[in-house]
Amino acid sequence: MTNNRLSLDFFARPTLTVARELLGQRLVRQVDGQRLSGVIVETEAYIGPDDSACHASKGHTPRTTVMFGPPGRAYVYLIYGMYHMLNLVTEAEDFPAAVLIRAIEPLEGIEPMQARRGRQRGIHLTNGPGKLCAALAINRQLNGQSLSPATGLWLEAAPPVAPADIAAGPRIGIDYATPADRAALWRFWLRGNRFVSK
DNA sequence: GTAAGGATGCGCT
DNA sequence: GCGCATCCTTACG
Repeated sequence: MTNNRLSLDFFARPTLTVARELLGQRLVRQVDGQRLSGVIVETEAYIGPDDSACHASKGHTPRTTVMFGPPGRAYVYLIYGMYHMLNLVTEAEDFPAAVLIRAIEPLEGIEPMQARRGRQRGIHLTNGPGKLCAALAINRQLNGQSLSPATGLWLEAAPPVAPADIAAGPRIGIDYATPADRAALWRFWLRGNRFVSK
């Protein structure tokens, strides 16, 4: 079923709104004839040229081109030489912003996810941005691709999450950013969900 | 269960 | 060359 797929217009809105509303939505990956999916339980917003934590604050470079492009595309890059990060581009074209998907709760295809994650099981399968990319076979081939069944990566709508179930806090791993940007409460998660990263 | 440290490659200065 | 929007292994309770 893909008729409840999130439209690309969903992403053409303020990044903080998108980051909050992505919580509870279903991330779907079709790869190797398998359907893998999970509920998004943790996100972070990276917003524009004035956000010193945002890669695009260093300017329009080959690496950050995707964030300057139209919304509803995947921005995937490698960090620490080993781990992929999945971001979804937001806001209008030419305004560089994205939401990092930090954790999901697996729903479908748990066996294939475990196969890609070595012997890891339970919450360790997808409770971190690098982990979920490994479990869902997300790599730089998806960088710049639209979210669509045609690319094998898309989102499906789920019932909205109650605002009281959403928690906010500072973003992770951005010590190089300015104090104000480090203090911004731009990380969101589902309160009490076991799959939220530590 | 927690804590510490090493791994690793790409984009950019 | 340097610095990352991290994770895993190894130790020790």
